[in-house]
Amino acid sequence: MKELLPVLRRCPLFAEIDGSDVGTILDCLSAYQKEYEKNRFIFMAEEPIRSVGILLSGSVHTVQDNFWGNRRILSRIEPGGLFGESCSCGEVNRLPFGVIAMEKSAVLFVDYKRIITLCSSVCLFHTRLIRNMIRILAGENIMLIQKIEHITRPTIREKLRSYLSAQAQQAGSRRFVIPFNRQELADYLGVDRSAMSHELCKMRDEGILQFMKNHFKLF
Amino acid sequence: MKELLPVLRRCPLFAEIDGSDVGTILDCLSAYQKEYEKNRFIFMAEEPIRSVGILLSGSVHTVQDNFWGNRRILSRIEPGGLFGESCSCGEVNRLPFGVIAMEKSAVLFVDYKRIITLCSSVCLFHTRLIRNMIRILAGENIMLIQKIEHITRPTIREKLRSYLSAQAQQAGSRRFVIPFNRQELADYLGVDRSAMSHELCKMRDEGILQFMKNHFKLF
DNA sequence: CGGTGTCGGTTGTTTTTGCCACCGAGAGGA
DNA sequence: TCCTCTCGGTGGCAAAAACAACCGACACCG
Repeated sequence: MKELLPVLRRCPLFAEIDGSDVGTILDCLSAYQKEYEKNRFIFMAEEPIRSVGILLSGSVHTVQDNFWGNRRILSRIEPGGLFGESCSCGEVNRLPFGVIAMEKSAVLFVDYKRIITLCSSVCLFHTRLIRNMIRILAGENIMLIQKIEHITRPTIREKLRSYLSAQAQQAGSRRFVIPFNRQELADYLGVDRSAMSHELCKMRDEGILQFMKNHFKLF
Repeated sequence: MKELLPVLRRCPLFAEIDGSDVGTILDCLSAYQKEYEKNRFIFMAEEPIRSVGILLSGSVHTVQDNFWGNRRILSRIEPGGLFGESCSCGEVNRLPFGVIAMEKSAVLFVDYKRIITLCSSVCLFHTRLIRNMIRILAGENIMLIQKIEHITRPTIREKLRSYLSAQAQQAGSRRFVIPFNRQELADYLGVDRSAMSHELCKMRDEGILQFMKNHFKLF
């Protein structure tokens, strides 16, 4: 359990909670850990959901696949991030997306009901947990709104500009690394990969930006 | 204040709170009421936000306008619905969208800090309020994900199918009324109105659906 | 070394969409 | 009644995107 602490301290669910108390809380939430290989589904779409996942290591995508093999990427989650919480906390019991490991990943599952329910014991941390959960959900909301802002732009070029600007702003620099390869970025923005690649190169030729693999620089 | 009760009892923020206690809570949240004429902005985009709005009557849209006059509609809010809560509860202090009254509307503003902070007095309702807020935020999340599901469909036809199916499911019937006119629906789905109108009529001619104004029937 | 797989860029064709302009129906007001 | 405004459908045209196919670079592996 000790090796969990560094990442859990970065997890917004445990913000402002002393590291020494985390163990107690995890017991209280009946937490358990599990490993997933690359390309394994952690949650399948439409699955009835019963717990919240906290990513400990690796990376996962929330995705919507159709049976033609097309994939749409809803969001990417890095270590410390949560998934499944919007369904757990809402009254929705069927996940409207799947969660898939993009590389070998470790996940900590916690019982969501125990997060949002003040337990009868003296576990006072719930108050903090609940407030943290509100921040997480609100932050998720903002992220989704920002994503909608990207994908509703009329042209691929503007979608790219919107997305890349946001990335630059987030990195606090004109130079940054995006967490997607081309196919994934296309799936995230909901466009065709080759058309996007084409547009990206045109923008480079016009001197708007430079890139090498997922390293970008805006001008 | 009495005339507020019927709508506030339907407001998810006050779910499972006794009607007779609502008055006390509103005092505690330093609530105040305000009226807006049609097409008036309640919140402007980029405005620093300080309170949560509860729609008492009328209807409002959350929108993103650009300076060419194009509008994208993020969501529509009906009486009992909240707006601005994702920003208030997150650490984001600038609204990434505007909120505009679509008709003469009445709004109750409450101080969000007082919702998520347990006050030192004996006001025990905060626990309930906070849990309700979690549900609201999670529900909002699901709604946004569903919206993304609609707008990332490859063609206008599929966007329409996705949206209309969801409406039918929500109404629990093949016959339903949508809350948008054509221009608004196009702005909501992020497509061109005339192209959408065209597609809609083609679908009608193919016998997939029928409509009259905003009354739809699917087959 | 050859085989295989992934990734990203390129090209060409076809479909879809956005854009613009117009028109008719219906509502509302003077 | 006439005027005006809004709303929704239609048609043409040009731009954009999807689709599909191909290619080279590179890494990995036996």
